Amino acid sequence: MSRIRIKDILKTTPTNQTITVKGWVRTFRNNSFIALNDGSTNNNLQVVVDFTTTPEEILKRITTGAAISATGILIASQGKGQTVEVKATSVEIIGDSDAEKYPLQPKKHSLEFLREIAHLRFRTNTFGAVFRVRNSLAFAVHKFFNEKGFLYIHTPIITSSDAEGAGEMFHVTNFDIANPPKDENGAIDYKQDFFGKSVNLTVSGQLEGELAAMAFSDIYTFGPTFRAENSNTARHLAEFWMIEPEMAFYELKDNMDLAEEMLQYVIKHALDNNLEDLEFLSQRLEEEEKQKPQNERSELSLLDKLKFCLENKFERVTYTQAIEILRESNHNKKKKFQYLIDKWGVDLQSEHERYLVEKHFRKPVILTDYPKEIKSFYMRQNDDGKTVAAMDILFPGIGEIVGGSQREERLEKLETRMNEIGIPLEDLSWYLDTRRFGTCPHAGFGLGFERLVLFVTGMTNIRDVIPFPRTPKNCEF
RNA sequence: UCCUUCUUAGCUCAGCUGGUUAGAGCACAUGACUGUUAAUCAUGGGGUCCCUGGUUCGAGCCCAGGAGAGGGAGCCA
Repeated sequence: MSRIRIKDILKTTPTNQTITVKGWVRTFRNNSFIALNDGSTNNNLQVVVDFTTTPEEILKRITTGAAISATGILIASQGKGQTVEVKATSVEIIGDSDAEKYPLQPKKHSLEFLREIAHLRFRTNTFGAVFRVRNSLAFAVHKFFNEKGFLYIHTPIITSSDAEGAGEMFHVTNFDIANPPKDENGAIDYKQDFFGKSVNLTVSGQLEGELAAMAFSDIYTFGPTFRAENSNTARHLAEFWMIEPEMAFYELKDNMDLAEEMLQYVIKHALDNNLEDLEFLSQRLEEEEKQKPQNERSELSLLDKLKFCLENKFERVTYTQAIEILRESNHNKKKKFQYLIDKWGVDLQSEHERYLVEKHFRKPVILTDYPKEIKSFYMRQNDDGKTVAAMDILFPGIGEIVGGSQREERLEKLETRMNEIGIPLEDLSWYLDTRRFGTCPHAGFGLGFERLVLFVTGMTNIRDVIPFPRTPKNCEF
């Protein structure tokens, strides 16, 4: 007899059919009631065993965490709390779980503790929900771009390109690091290394993505990226997944339209397909916020916040307008900002972004046209000579979730800017070739996937939305 | 990397002004009960008080250094 997944069983009308279920025991109450979970849904299936006829040695092995197979009759539940249950005729222990040593208990654990046992935290309600939503969002990303006719391109993980300046890179080498070969000057001789040169893990697939966009028109990458920054925050990982679309013949506004449409599409997909999990996470968040003082609690529940994002256009303002709003704000005048806004040209701090999103506009905000000094070399220079065609999307509670721009397609302008900043042209000659041969206006953006998952699940630490987080001083599993 | 708070049983935490044998709830074990919903009741076992050094007659508590974690900041996605 084949196994039926619990998600499907719970939707079935009981007609006394005999079924077999397999899963892991969450709790075993009263020597009779097994709460069984197989990860297909957050809801458990109640399996009722008759302890008067079930052998004692089987009953003793039905412990929290054990894998079991149960065969029995699906009936309408005789107790409250569930609609159907399985009246077991036989229970088989597939894998024992020593109750004394199994770390998960049928009670609340701290997220910090569960992070230490990340290999087992999938078996909790919270992480079950989080990773089902994560899966759903990843699928929705591919679905969205596929429906739009975008080509999914795999940009390299190991790269010799280090000119992007997005952050510290992880070095990749095959050398015995205690004794690397040296050249005549005593420097490490990378000519003898595996790739014959010094290489790193990628910090972004954007530059390679641009190359592909200059042939396929509309492409995206969705893969892991790596930053060796020693940043210890709830929003940063050393290894994270990034979605980077790149579109030929797109200008800044097209870029913003696409990013907004995509975010709304994937959020809607999660609401349509993972409502139970999101309801659970929404409730979880409410419980958690009850511990906070009234003024720190969010006004909207998680579900309402997600729906709000679907029903409202994102606010679009230029950097210059944003500076004006911040400078004129009571917050600034009363010197409540740690960094006061005084002049045009300063970079916005998290507190300013949060003020714009959470206090002033109270919705997602797209900030555009930043001063060129605080943005990357490849961003297209505006006619005012001061700003570039950049756009950042700021989300409540998350901050920057998307960073993008229209790219500089004019060869001379790009070369001049690279010279100003001190990026050797020869290092990126392959990149500049796209501007030499059939250049065209194009644009793209990067979306931190984990930050998206943070927003949709309402979790507050990025380490809790990726299965096995890599952060400074931590690379377990 | 900086600021700040924390680290006591498997988990969540209490531990007074530095004073004898370090506590509770949950979990676990044993027994009772048997339509439970984190079942309930009784009994029991369980400790490198993060590490190293110092002060003191005496340190879980005070001091110095280190490690790890949380929150905030910077950098960013």
